Amino acid sequence: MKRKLEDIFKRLYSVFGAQHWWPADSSFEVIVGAILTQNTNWLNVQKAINNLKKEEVLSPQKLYKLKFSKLAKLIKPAGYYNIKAKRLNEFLKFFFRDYQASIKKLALVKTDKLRKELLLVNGIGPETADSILLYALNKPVFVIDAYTKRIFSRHGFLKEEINYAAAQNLFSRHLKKEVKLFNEYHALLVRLAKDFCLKTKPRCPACPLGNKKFYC
DNA sequence: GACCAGGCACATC
DNA sequence: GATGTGCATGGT
Repeated sequence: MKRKLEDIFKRLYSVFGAQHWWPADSSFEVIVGAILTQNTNWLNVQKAINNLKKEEVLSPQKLYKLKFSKLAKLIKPAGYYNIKAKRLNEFLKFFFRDYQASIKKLALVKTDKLRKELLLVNGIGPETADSILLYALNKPVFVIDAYTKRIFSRHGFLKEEINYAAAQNLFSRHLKKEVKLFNEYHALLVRLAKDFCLKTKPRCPACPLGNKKFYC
């Protein structure tokens, strides 16, 4: 399995190259993006983030001071805007209360401890927590998402109904715990799903993983 | 007009 | 503890 997972990574990397994730100007922007992108197309998230930038409120202080209705309006393109405005505020409440809105202080916390704390924030689930740990704080945590599960289950490496922790465990167990590797691997899977699988339904004639019979 | 998108919490059984 | 449902916009 170790060999297979490494081989898949090499193939993806040779086809697509480095993905340069996460596309953002700051760690805080990564966190905001991680919450906004929940079940949402990234293009829509970018629009919401651009709105925040234009209004010059993309900092913990300014975002926290913003009226709820104003925040909701600005992030509207990302969908679920009422829920997401609440989730951003829930994170900010935690961020100010426990870490004085300091990314540096956040990054000093032991990964397992911080992950548990993030999961206690209403609106932050496993994928969002892990995206924050990996892409905002450079912790070696493998991010699982719907694409990852779908691709690897259709290729027979894991069961479709596998839960988050078990899927994550598979990668954590067999791969070197390196930030760079985990960063690229997840990003490459997203790239594969977007650029091949979803565009070539129901078949994938040029599948980089050699699967030509069905799409992932 | 249907279907999908880099989830999550909550209700109900 | 499994399963269902609401949340909502914009692109294809």
